[in-house]
Parts: sequence; C-alpha cells; structure tokens
Amino acid sequence: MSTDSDPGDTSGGGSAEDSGLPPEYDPEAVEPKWQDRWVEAGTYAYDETATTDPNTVFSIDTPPPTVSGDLHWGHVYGDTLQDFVARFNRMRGYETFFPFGYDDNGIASERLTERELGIRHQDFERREFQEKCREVCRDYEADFTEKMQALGMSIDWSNTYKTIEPRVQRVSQLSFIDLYEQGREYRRRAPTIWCPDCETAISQVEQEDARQHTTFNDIAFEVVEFGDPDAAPDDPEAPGPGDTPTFTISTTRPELLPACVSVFVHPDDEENQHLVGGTARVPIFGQEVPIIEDERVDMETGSGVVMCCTFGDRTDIEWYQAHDLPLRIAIDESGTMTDVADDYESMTTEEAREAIIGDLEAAGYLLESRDHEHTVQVHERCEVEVEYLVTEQWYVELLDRTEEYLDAGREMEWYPDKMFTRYQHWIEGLEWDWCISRQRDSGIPFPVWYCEDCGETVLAEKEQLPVEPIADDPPVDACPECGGAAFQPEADVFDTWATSSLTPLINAGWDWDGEREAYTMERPELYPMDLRPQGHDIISFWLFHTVVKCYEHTGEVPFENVMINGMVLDENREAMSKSKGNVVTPDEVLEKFPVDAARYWAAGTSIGDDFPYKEGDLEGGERLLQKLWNASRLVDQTTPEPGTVEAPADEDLAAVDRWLLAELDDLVATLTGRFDACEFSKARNDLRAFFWNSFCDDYLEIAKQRLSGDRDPSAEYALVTAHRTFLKLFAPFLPHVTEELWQRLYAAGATDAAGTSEGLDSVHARDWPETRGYEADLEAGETAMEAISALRRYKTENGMALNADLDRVEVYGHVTGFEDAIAEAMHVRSLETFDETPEVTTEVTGVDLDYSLVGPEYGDRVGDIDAAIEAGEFEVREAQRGSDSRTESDAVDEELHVAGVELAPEMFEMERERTYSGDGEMVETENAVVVVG
RNA sequence: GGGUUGGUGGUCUAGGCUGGUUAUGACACCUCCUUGACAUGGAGGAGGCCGGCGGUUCAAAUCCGCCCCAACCCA
Repeated sequence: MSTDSDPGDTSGGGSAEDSGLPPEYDPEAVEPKWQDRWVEAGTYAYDETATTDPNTVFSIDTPPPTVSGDLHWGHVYGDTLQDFVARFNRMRGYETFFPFGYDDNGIASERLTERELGIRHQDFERREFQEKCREVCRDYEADFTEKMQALGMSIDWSNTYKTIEPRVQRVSQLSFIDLYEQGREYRRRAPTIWCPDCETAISQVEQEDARQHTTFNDIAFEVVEFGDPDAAPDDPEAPGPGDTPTFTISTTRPELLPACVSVFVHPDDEENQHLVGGTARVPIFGQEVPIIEDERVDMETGSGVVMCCTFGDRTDIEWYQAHDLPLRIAIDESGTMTDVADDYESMTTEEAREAIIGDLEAAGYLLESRDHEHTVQVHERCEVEVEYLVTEQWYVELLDRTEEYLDAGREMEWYPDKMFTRYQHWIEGLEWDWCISRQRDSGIPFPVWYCEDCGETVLAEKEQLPVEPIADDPPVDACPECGGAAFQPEADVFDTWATSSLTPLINAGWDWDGEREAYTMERPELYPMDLRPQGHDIISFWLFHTVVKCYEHTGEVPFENVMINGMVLDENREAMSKSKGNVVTPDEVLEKFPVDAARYWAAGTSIGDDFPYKEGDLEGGERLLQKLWNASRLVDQTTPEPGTVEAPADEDLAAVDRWLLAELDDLVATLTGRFDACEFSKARNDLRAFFWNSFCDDYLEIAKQRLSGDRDPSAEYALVTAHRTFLKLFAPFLPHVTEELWQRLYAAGATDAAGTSEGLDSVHARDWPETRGYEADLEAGETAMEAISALRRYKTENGMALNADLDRVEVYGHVTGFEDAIAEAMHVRSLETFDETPEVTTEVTGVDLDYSLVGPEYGDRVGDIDAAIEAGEFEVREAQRGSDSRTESDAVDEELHVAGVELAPEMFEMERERTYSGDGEMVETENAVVVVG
C-alpha cells in the first residue's frame, strides 16, 4: 500500500514538461485507455500474500449474472454501486476481494443455447449438447467481461469463475454430499411443479403469474348416489343427456376430466349439502368419484361444486394428500395425454381439451361455454403453463429450520434496513422444501448411483469429485446394503441455485481435505464475506438459499452486510422489460455519455429504491467532469510543480487557506461516514456541492487573484492539497477522469513507483484522505463568503462586470483574517471592517417566535399570541439594562408583552427592517452588513 | 384477497425514526452577465395547501386511523 501525506513528498508530476492540461476533457480517449491499463497492471488484483487477517480484508460476494442473454442497464447499475464500495474500501487500506462470476450452469443458459442455435436439447447426446452450451456461453461471457471492463468496474479479473467449471462442480457436489451426510437432503416421490415445455421439475420461485384467455365450461356430472337422499330435491334437475339427476362443475381444464378423482363441496354450501357423502360419475370417462366436503372450495366461482384432478393445481395436491385420494395421471412429462385418457391418449393437452369439449357437447354434457380471463402459473423461462406431476426428486429440507434462518438474517446488517422484512416474509411463507433436482442436460450432475436390486443410494467419494455418474463408475463394486453389483446412475442435474448459492464458499476455496478428513478453506480470511450486494428481486431465493447452504456447511452466516439495490425504471417510471420494448442497453448509454457520467447518475439515488433512467442526470454528470477538469487546469496553471510545493509553517498559513482546509477536513469526515453507510447519493451531493460551490465558486476565485502576481506559498499549498483530496474523494465515483488528472499531475513516474502495482501509481491504489486536524474560524470564513457573494450580487444588479473595481467597501461583521481575501476577490481598493453593525435606523416589522419554547410554555394561548402580533398589539420592553443603541445583540435584554403574557428574551426575535442613512448602498447578508460606496 | 414498500414544485429527490410555523438540492423554465479555468460557466427569479379525508396536539410533510394510487412479494 502506498503512503500519501502531503503533496511535498511526491517526486514530481507525470506531466513534468508538458504545457499543462488541454482545455477539453476527452473521455472517449481517456476512459478506454485507463480501463486497459488497470487490467494490464492488475491494479485491482487481490493480493492473497498481503494478509491473512480477516480484519484487513474486504471481501465482496457478488451474485454472478445468469448467462441468459445480454447484460442490461439494470445489472450495470447494481454493479456500479458495488464498485463504489469496492473502490472506497480499497483506498481505505483494506485488501479488497472483488471477483466476478458467470452463472452458466442452469436452465437459462440451456434455453439461450436452444434459442441461439435453433435446436432442441432432446435431439442431442448429453455431452454434445453440453458442448454447444459451453460454446454459446463463451461468447456471451466474453461480452460480459468486455462490458464490465468498459464500465470501469474495479473487478479482479484474475479471480473469475464459471458455475459450470470443474472446480465449481466439485464444490457443488461436495455440498450435496455434505448436506446428505448431515441428513438435510432426501429423495421423495411427490407432486412437483413441472414445466412440460422444458420437461423438468422447477421450484416455487421459478414460476410467475400470467393472465390468460380461456373458456370456462359448465359440465354436467351425473349423481350416482346422494349423500343424504332425504335432502335431495324432489324433482332434481336433469339438464344432462339422460333422466339422471346432475350437478354442474365449472372448469377451464376439461382435459383433466380423466384425472378426476373426487368432487368437493364447501361445508357452508347449503344448496349442495345433499350431495356430500354421495358419489358422481365423470362424463365421457365414466369413473365414479366420491363427493366430499372441504373448506378450501371457493364458493364464489362457478356452481360452488368443484372437481379434484391429480393434478390441476395446488389445491388438488392438498386435497389428494388430505383425503388420501387415488392418483390418476392423465398428463405425462411432455404434456401428452396418457392411457388414462382413453381415446384421447397421445394428444397434447391442447388437442385433448378441444376434442373433449366437442365430445361433451355432442353427448349433451356441456351446458355452457363462456370466455374467461384468469391467472395461471407459468414457468418464468418459457412462459408455458406449469403442470403438477408426481415424480421422484431430491429435496433440501428447509421447513424444520426456518427459525434459524430467520436469526441468520437478523445477524446481517441490511442496507437499507427495511429489506430484511422481505427476507423474513419469504421464510415465513415457505410451504415446500427446496427441490434441487432438474431433468435437464446441461448442469452439474448428482454424484449419486442407485443399486438396481435394492435401490440403495451410493454417493461418490469426496476425493473423486467432480463425477459424472452417467460416464463414471460408482466407488463400490457391490451394494453395501444388499451386495448387488449393478447400479443405475442418477441422470438428473442440480438446480442452478444449488450451485450459485455457494459463491461465498467457491470464492473462499472451500474443499474437502481427504487426509485430514475435514472441510477446509484455501482463503479463510475471506469468509464470512464482508458484503453481499444484490437486487431486491432475488432476496427471497438467491440470498436465502445462499444463507441456508453456507450456514449448513460452515455454521456461520456467510455475510456481514447485505446491500440491496433497486431496479432501474424507464423515464416514465415503468419497469424495463423486453415485452414493453423500453429496455435501455449499456451500449446505448455509453454511446452517448462517458462512463463516469453514467456512474455519477448511478450514485444519485438512495440505496434500495427503484428509480428512473433520466438522461438529464447523466448530462449533469458530464458537466461535473468538465468542471473538475477546468478547475484542475486552473490549479495546474497557478501552482508550480506539485513536487516543489512545500507545506508552510503553521503560522504562515493564511486564514482563508486554513478555512478551506478545515472545511475540507469536515467534508472528508462526512464523506467517509456516508460511504460506510452506503449513502452514495448523499456522499455524491455533499461532495459535488462543496467542490462546486465552496471550492470553485468561492475559494478558487479568491486564490486566483492571490496567485496572479507573486507566489504565495500558503495559497499554493492549500490549492494543491485540496485538489489532490478532491481527486481522491471523487475517485470511487469518477474513476477515469480522476485517474487521468492524477497521472498528469501527481503520479509517481513508472520507474520509481515503489510499492505500487506493476508500475502504475494509480489514484485508486492510494490512501483515502484523512482529516488533517486543521482548526479555523469557520464562522468568519462563512461570513466572508457571504460578503463576497453579496458584492457579486451588487455588481450583477448594478450592471457591473464582476472584475470591475470597487472603490470603497465597509463590512460590518466578523470576518477577521479574511479582509484581503474579500478585497482581492472582489477587486476592492479600500476595504474596512467593523465588528459592530453600522449606523442605521431600524423599524420593527414583526416578531419571530421560537415556537419550540413558546408552545410548551403557553399551550393553547399561542393562538392568541399569534393573533395579537399579527394585529400589531404588542410591546417590547427593555428588561433590566437599558441601552441607547437599538442593535440586534440587545434583543436578549428585551421582553415581549403581548396578549397578557410576557415572553422571555430567548423566546422571540424582533424582525427589523434597516435603512442605511450613511453614504453608499447597503447590502445585507445573514451574518453581515456590507456597505458599498 | 393478504402482505411489504412508496406517494413531497413540471421531473427526480432531502427531510419523516426524535412534531415547532421559512420543506433541501439537482434538472427543466424565466431574466441578466463573455470575470484573465470553465457560457457544459456566473448572478438573480418564478414555481409546492408535502396523494385524499379524518384524528391526536398549542403546533403535523413528520405521529395515529381510514381511503385512493403505484410497484413488488405471496395467495
């Protein structure tokens, strides 16, 4: 780590003999140049030899983006926020670990490959298809890398990983074995959420709602037997084809009739109570099913009588389990009708639906068909409606430990705080254990074989991992249970999140040490990770699953801090989506704006809030870059070589310089706190305001006058010191322009760059500024700045040029030490200052009450007091001491008699209008009176 | 249907936990000004009954209740 204290200690600027900075900042040339240099020089590389102390390391675990298409602006925004944190902590002296991963082992990447190549995975050998996935992903990953680098992310490109690579496969299979050995996993045949298009089980989180048009069909079911024959209507309706009494079932899915196993009536449904306990016959298919009561029936929909099929929806599953119903599977894994569907076998569900409706109508069972719009569950990857199938799947047990996982969430610091509730509600609403098996081709295989004789599960040896059971042999010759010699490999692969929930362990190098028979970490100082940054959309599954897995493997909560970013909306505040066509791509943005301007925009919002993409904000960023550049030019032009600038003795430091450095101390302290709390927006605005308004508008205007003639060591020192500090403070937000300026003005030459990375003395590898402990009369400084701006206003209002001379100015107020500064900056020939207020006549125009004191004291009489003041019915009496001069400072000795009460001096202030009776014109400011003339 | 978060000038936003009468800043807008870093600049100005209704209080953007709107999560 380089040291960096006063400007005097560097050995000369990089622009030694140059004729100064060009007038225009050229981001198009500058930004790519530094992006390349940073990567070449390894400026952001994690140095694992530097420390093994977790307290001096700052580790970030970013969720690797899913390789499912192009990066969009939302990713980039979240990544930019992470980069602020990384850069800040790196400068602060922490050895910072900021890796990058590509999540390419899942169904999303498979679908991408199928789309991209126009193929179907079913048409290929598994290895062959996997190879195609790798190829397609490689291109996209190269593009991800390029984009991330083009955005100036301070990622350590020597620490990247892909979730499909062998090292990660080993970690993932190890995780499976560890959880299995801990008894946290089980394999069970149970109803599963199934995508018939992708032909795989999916988890609760992978489905989403979709509105769908369909028809609602009223179908007549014949009653075979009433539950309570006495209660049956005397003249039962028989709208069906025969004379048999019927009731009506409304359904959107008549193709499920062959899978119908029962009919349900709500216990409160008096109209249909006589059916309960009886049986009914399913039209066309003829099976007799029981009529049962259950309060899960929605009485509002259709006739109130509902059929239960195995399975049409979640409720069907609950009924199947609660009432121990038989299983009739009419739809198979690919969405094709099974032999249970008789004549409709081999049809798709769509075809069967049409055919069955036609046949119902022909047979007289279809009473009515009407248009209907409803919400269905679809698979988020392909938008195909999900089915519920009974299949054999692997699960991670969650439901028995929800309390512990909640506590784990409470142990982490959440930025913002409120995001914890999302985590909490997700856990509280969990209903299923986590299904981790997927019936896909590209993914990490289960390291499992089953004995063909007894079904015993045989796991791979940990040393053996990663394995591919389809190709590799099991670790035993004979089944340990029954001695059987034949084994069936598990053909399923892991759910993507079974692996991507391991990123903290992947990054820390978690592994199994066969000799010591223990789990180890190659880089234990990284774990638990200091920060997990991510979007709020993935709290419920990605973050949660990561906490679960890491907690179960290590007994520790994997993250100390979680920083949640919001979503980027379009300029009308709508979520960006491909279907709306309002997606902004990183390329579009970077074509128009410098990266630093985009980063400035990204810094401009509260963490966790969604916010719109507005080009105006990026333009503001662009202006700031040029302002920073211009100010730097002035500093460069007015000061000698930075290496020759020496710190003056303390007593030689001019008041205005001391003031600047003291204010800068405050700014450094404030900004450090802002960054610590992830308050980027406030940090950005504080920094910009001080730089622009105080430094440029006030201080620079003063300094350039002082430096226009003779040298002024105090001003030179303050200027260079402040400028260097600004470059560092801006560095996390604006890495390119600050690096360019740093290199041109301050960086040590490549040859003598002791302690810097690969010869690049980057501003980003320098120390974050510390407060220097300057003490100054801040009040006098503030008053002086007010006086200056009052004079500026005076000149503007009187049509004078700002550099026009003023003959004589009097300042009444405390500006001690700043007299010359004011005079030089405003071109005043003769300036006099007075601590007193000037000779003026004053007129009381009102009373300003301090309600926080008056309120509690006088309660409901405040209204009367206000009214009396408004009406002018009040009197100010001098309390003890009299005085001839009516000046403001005497107000403390007055008391206000109003509405029958006497207000103490601290409770009010008189509003007075002053009229200056002397020569010249008076300009008032908050703390001073300035007289020109 | 349930829950969560939010609603502040034309736009974005600070303030809200800890109530105090003058609600912050930026962008856009209007007027004026080429000062030797910068017109991507400088000086000044206009613009808000803080989503609505009620309540608590001497006092509400702030606390409480109900309602409306939006986004998200769960049914």
